[in-house]
Amino acid sequence: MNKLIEELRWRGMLQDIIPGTAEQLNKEMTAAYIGFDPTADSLHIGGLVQILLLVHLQKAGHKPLALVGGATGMVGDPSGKSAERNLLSEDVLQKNVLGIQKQLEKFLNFDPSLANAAEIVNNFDWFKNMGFLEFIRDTGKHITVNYMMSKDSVKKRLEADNGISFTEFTYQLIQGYDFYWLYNNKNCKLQMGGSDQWGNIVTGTELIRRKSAGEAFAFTSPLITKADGSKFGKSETGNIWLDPIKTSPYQFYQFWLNASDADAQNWIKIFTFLDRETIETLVRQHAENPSERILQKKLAETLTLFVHGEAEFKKAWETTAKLFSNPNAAIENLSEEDLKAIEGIERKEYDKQLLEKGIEVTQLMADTTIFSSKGEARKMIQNGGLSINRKKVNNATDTINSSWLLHNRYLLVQKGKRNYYLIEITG
RNA sequence: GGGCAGUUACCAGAGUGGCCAAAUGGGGCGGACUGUAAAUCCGCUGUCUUUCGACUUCGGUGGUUCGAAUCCACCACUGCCCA
Repeated sequence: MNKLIEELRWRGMLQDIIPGTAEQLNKEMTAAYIGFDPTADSLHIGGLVQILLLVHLQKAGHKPLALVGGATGMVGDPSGKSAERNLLSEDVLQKNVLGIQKQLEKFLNFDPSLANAAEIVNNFDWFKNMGFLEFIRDTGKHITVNYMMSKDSVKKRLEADNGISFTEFTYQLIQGYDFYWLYNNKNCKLQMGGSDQWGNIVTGTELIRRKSAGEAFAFTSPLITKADGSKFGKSETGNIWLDPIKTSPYQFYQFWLNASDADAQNWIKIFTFLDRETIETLVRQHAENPSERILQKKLAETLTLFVHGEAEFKKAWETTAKLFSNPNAAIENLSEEDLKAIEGIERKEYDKQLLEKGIEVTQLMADTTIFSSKGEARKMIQNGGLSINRKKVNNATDTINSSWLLHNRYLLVQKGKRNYYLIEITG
């Protein structure tokens, strides 16, 4: 079972580890937990790494606990934040907890007949009835402020202009208590998380040591980086979410497909379960013929399947094929069926009458909200960044009318090279 | 409490009465090249607008002036030094 640590290390998923962790995993089936912050009603791909850690853990025969932070979410984790956060209202929090819970259920095996069945826990359950005095006497007493202040996340904020509130300062104690509670009630001896959680995690092991004289373990995964230094997990349109409503499976697929070679090589180890040999072969094949983008395609396929399932992957793949496999082909090659079935790209509607009269491109672009104003559409056209039906629009004053329509109903708009919109005529 | 320095667009940072919607760099977006990469080169980047132009911005408020990011007064915040 020590294999797990070895495996994660090879995949580049291991950052810090408390000595003895591997031995513990060798010794017995171990329950381990990761906390998820309910800052939104869906996780984004950053959280995928934590999910995958749990899946790896379960595959290795251990018991995964996914904690949704109903309580910690009320306080706000200062880690990695340069400024105090706004508190979420209880309704929003509740909604977020449920949303995340539902997503987690898709990825882990909860079959109760398994000894290592996954479980979801919510720390609100053990905090809701705890009194303030109880907490500071029983828990706060064990950890010195000096210790808490020496944590990076706190230190940074103490040095920064806007300071840190008592609330956020307390965060690590709350999370530390989670670990302590799970240790005593769920026999959970291991906590995992992103490397930014190291400080919080260690406070937990410390609490377990002092309060229960117990030994607990931990390891973290490194922050996912991009070779060019930009932030992982964002696209032009924002965060990449796991929720298909927020980020369509097509957009999700596209995100991974657009990974750079350097990134794809690292990510395929982290985000897929392909074994070492398979990945090494893929990397070799990719190097031989990089323009095939074997790694990116495999990565995108594997992940879309994992997160959205077979049917959605197929649609995403088909839409991609239609739009990109032959981008210079005559637009007429796309049948009405093709256009109707294109999924995942943004669809807009436009009134038939208005189009029949003829309308200036910029006006059309602003009306359909593809651009926020005529001025912006004009700038984009002047930069050569707008195509309609695969033909570049050269003139901002061009007029569009019904003769442009594909199959009498559609206009295929491209903003830049890869942002597609489909305008459908109504009325 | 006293002294000094500062607050400029997404960020960093120049500008010290008109030539300022405000240099430069970064970031973002687009184009060329390519592989829907990377690197490189080019363009755009306050808002609206068909060029013209109009409007809103340089911590806040009020003032001086034909004219203020720029000068004055007060206020707020930040940093450094002395108590």
